[in-house]
Amino acid sequence: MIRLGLCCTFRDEPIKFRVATAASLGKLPRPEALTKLSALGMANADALLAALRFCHANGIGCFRVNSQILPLRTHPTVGYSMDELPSGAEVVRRFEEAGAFAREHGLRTCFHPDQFVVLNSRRPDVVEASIRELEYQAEVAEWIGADVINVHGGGAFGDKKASLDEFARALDRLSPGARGRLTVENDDRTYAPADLLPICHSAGIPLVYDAHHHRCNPDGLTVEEATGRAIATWDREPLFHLSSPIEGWDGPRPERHHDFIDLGDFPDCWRALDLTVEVEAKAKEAAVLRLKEALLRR
DNA sequence: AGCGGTCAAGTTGAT
DNA sequence: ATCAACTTGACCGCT
Repeated sequence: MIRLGLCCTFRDEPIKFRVATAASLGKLPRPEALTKLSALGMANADALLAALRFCHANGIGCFRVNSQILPLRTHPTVGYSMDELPSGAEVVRRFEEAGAFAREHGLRTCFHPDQFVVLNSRRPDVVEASIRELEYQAEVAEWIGADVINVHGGGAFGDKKASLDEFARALDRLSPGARGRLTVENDDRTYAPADLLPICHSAGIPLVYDAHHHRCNPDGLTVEEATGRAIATWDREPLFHLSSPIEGWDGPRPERHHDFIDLGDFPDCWRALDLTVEVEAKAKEAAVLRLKEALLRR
């Protein structure tokens, strides 16, 4: 069975996640900033439950949680811990409630930290900030039962092998909760599946195989080969990514995402697998539902 | 109330 | 040297 995943936001459904800017919060006295952040976290926990309800009602089996679900949580100046929030305990309780709903209905949840998370950066402060961010997402993942926190390989810095060794070293600095959820995804410029598979095996982290990125950044492996090798890195249901190019594969920027998925981009060899496929398409839930229909009609 | 400029963060490669 | 790409739309502060 293919389980389709929705990424973070909705196009038509009126479910919104709130954010705030560091600049505006920084101007407020600390207690007022914390009150605002508390209210945003509360609203986002409730929005997450609404998102999961929508997914369940519409046959969408996986939901990716926005990195900003707790806005500015790890920001160097306006960042905060849950104990500092006036309603921190209630915010956590509502996240756990969302997690209970997901568990009850067999929904999978996951995280995909932003490009700023670079575990192999040459700058120690960047690695520090990356680890802080991963620990925060792991904390929320624990509340809601998410099993994947998916990152890219980071920079190459002129030497992919050395940079992947650096990546592996940073893994050792993660808590068990973050380390146990961490996965790595092939990207569209630097690290292809063949680059990552060795570290996936040596470090024991699953490969999130992105078929679109693979086509933008090939490595000699076929889709079938990459699929098989990626699956071998998972000790649970594998999770892959899919998107279609905005103006076709011959367009000027094939790495950009289209609003919807072209069924021709859905690998035939995925059809019969037990697999989560996250749909990276700008039309969001509309794209997931359209793909679901297309797969049923085949 | 409506509008436009601005948002925490890194790295790469196209122009 | 700058800029867009990586889920981008929401928020803020001005009129």
